[in-house]
Amino acid sequence: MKKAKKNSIKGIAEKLNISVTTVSFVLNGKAKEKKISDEMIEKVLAYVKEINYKPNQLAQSLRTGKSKIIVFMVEDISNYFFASIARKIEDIAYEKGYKVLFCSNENKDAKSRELINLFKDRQVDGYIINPSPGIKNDIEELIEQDIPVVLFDRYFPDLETNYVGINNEEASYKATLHLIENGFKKIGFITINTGQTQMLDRKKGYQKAVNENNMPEKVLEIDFEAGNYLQQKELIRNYILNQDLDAIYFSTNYLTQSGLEVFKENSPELIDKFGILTFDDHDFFKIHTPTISAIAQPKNEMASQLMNQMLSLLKKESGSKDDKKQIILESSLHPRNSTIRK
Amino acid sequence: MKKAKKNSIKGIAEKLNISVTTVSFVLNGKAKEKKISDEMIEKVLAYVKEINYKPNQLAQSLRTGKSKIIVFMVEDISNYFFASIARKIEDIAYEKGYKVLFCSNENKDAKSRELINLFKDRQVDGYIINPSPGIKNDIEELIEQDIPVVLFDRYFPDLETNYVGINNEEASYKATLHLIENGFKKIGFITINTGQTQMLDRKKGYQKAVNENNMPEKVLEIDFEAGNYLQQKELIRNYILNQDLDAIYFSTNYLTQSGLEVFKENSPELIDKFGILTFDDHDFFKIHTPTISAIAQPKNEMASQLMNQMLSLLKKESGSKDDKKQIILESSLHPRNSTIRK
DNA sequence: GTGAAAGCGCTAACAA
DNA sequence: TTGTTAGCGCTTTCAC
Repeated sequence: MKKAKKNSIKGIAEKLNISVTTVSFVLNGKAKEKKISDEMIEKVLAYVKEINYKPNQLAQSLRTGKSKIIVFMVEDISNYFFASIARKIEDIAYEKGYKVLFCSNENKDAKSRELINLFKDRQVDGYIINPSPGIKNDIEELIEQDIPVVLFDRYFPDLETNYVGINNEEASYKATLHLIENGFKKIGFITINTGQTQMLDRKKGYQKAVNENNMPEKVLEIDFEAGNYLQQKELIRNYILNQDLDAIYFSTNYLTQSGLEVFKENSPELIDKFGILTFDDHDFFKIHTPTISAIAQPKNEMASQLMNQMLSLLKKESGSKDDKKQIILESSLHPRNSTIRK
Repeated sequence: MKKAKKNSIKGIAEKLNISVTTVSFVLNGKAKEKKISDEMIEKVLAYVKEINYKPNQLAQSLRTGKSKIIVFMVEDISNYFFASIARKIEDIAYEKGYKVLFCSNENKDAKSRELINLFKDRQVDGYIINPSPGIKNDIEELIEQDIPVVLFDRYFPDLETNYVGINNEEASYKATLHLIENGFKKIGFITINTGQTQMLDRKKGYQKAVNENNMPEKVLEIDFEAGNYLQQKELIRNYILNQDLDAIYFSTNYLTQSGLEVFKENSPELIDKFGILTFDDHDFFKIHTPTISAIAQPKNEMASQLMNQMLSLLKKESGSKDDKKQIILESSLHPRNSTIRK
């Protein structure tokens, strides 16, 4: 005679001389609904506790089609901005009984697609994605298949999705005005050459501010390719040294880092001649000399909102049509020494 | 008559008028071994490709007991050191067909245990763990159950496990000598009050070096509790200002960050009076003023070795006894301006 | 109120 | 060389 494994519903049923159905109902809180006697419930629960039974998620998932796993895909998980959000997402997810698969798409469409395909047809309940520019179709497909998707940081202008981000254009506009108010007149904007909406919006905000103030637009667009880091720095160096600028505004944290390295390598005093401003804050900007003014995104708030949306999508009956929500959060400008009037 | 879903082995078998076994064998590369005709193989493969069939991992896992998921548990995934390693682990894992669940234990035993229990009895093939001090028993249990475990960064002295790390004591000893060689005589060591082996080893290295050179041991041990960040800084401030020191050596990156903030807040020139050295490197140390000398751990190498070990454990027949390997990597000292002789 | 049994999609021992 | 079938552990319909 075959012996059922102890740590399974079958084992429990056998031991207690009841059916697996009863056990399952009790375990899934459907006991009342199914009018199972209190006595029975008590018995099952006690034994379950005694043997410290944990249902096999795998079997559960196979049966229900739900894996309790969500994917968190970002450009680069080792980037402080993303890592911080990841940390918070993790907390909320685990608390709600979900696990999180992290992955980095390196801002490459091929990598994004590969990852999505890897997870699709598989046991993933939802996606939180920081999308690379060319995967609109893939996102669309996911949505059509009723798979919960929430984008963040960047979006697709003509695709209605759930989304969490900040108003990059406005934040950038205000930040540029901050420079202008402090007397800077020849403001350079260093960004990457990309279709990423958040970057384009930041550029727009910058352009709007300088144009309104009759100042020249001075934009450096760097081809973003992981790997040619040195070449990137060389471009920044040339730009800083040879353009006639009195302030430099970096559109994202890793450019700022490269830029600060350039200053450091050239001469310590050089940086004091410029106003410096950056998108994305970092604790190190507070201890840099000079301290660097920065636009901070509300990372914790972003993470909460992302999980809020994800959890509510997860709860929804698949197929139930509903509005896609776009959540736009407030960023904040932290003025520090680097933008003090010279 | 029931219609099998197209995207399943059954569907394929039905469509091609063959049995699921044949399909399964072909799909799992056992065709040759099972002497399935080339013609048959061809036919199956072609159809599989045509409908872009992907096997259901869940069912596969339930059947085989292997989930192709590994857990990467660290103190805090948003810490740059861990995030960098995570990024590399991710790359290797996905390449080998594994997915990675990241989680942070906050260096708390309870959290570690909770997470391990969450994954245990569940669909996780292996664990890469940066253990909190009190979970030796839990790790032991995993190993007894033949579950692949690799520890890193810190270990349990009297527990033989697979492990990847650096020789913290030696690295710390050499780093302290570097300070001494540059003329510093009153070297303070700031660390956290913890049982973490890597921290204890770093302290030992420091102590050995100062003792050998007849210098005083000046150690500040801070209670590590997430949350009382300000209090932490206050302790550091008092220590720096009131002890008679000419150099300060921080045992880990977040203490360094707090320390640098203290200097920054008190007065810009103050820092130039001290030699400053830190464990764990960061790009920002290269652009800090002064540039900060640091001991760098080989993050990429650590990640590769971790995955090497994990993959080889995963491959092994469960139950096959084998030696646990401890891999000790070389760290490197990056002398910068902060330790130049004053 | 409780139980029997089908079936999620897959693997692999055994049969033919 | 290929097919039949049990069963991984669970949920849930239907029957009693």
